[in-house]
Amino acid sequence: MEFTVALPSAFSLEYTLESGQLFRWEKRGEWWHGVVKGAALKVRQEADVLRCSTSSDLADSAFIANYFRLDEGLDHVLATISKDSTIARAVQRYYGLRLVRQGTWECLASFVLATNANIPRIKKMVSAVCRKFGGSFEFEGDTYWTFPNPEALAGASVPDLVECGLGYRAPFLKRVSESVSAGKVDFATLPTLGYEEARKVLLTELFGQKVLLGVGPKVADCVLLYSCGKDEAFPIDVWIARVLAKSYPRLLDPALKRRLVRDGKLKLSPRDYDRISKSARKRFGKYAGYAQQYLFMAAREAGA
DNA sequence: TAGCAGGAAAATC
DNA sequence: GATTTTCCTGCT
Repeated sequence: MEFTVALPSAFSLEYTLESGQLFRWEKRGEWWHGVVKGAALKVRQEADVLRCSTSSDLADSAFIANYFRLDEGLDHVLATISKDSTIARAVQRYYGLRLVRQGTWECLASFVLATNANIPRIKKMVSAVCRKFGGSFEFEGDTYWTFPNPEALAGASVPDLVECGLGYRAPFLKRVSESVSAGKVDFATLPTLGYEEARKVLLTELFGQKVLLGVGPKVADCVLLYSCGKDEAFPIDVWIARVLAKSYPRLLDPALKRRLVRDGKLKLSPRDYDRISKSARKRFGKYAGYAQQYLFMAAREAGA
């Protein structure tokens, strides 16, 4: 099925797909190839439309508009978060970058793999897992693999997951898959809950044991921001920690600032994480998550 | 609660 | 080619 979707002026497919919120989009020539809703989707940004080609009627124009959040006014968001010159520069540089609505399961599983890895590596791991445990199909001469469902990964052996290059992350992914396939987390209700409540669900402990082993504050924030529409979520990774230390020292305690700046210790205790995340929300407002995404891009480009 | 291990690939020197 | 870093969390 081929069709076009009208685009708002503030939209950059390139920045959106390369902003580290998604790991399965690949650019081949003029087209971006991806898999959404178990369907192959090829997209290309033209003047004021998004040209689409998809293997399934499920990925129709309404789905695309919802996925890329095209009905939302980005300029209002960017005006709201542009509180200072640092963020304003990042916003100008990556203008058009949008947060998307990706599937919660895929988002959660992907970010469980993201610990101590860089983006190219995360993409490799996710791709290997899909090839090994997802379903394959052909579309316009290319082979695509669906993202495996929780049951498929729960049934995987740890050695098979290790073969995908996951290393120590293999048992975490298996445990998370088991919990999800056992119905211990209700993804459907997350978007209806407030940020704090939804976060508690992802970090729930039962009998002193976490339901989602391998999911800490950072991964939880990524899932809430990228897949549950919680735009105030402010995930703090090493890049964001560096930006905060360099350009937003006032958001940090003096002691924490010294630790971050002095010996580049970018590890935050859960307490520190929550405090900083909260002050970031206070500064950037209800769209703090967008601020995080633009700052992340700018920080990575600067290499510091 | 602070410190550390974890596994392998990418980035950097 | 060796070393450091990498969108972190769990355990002690």
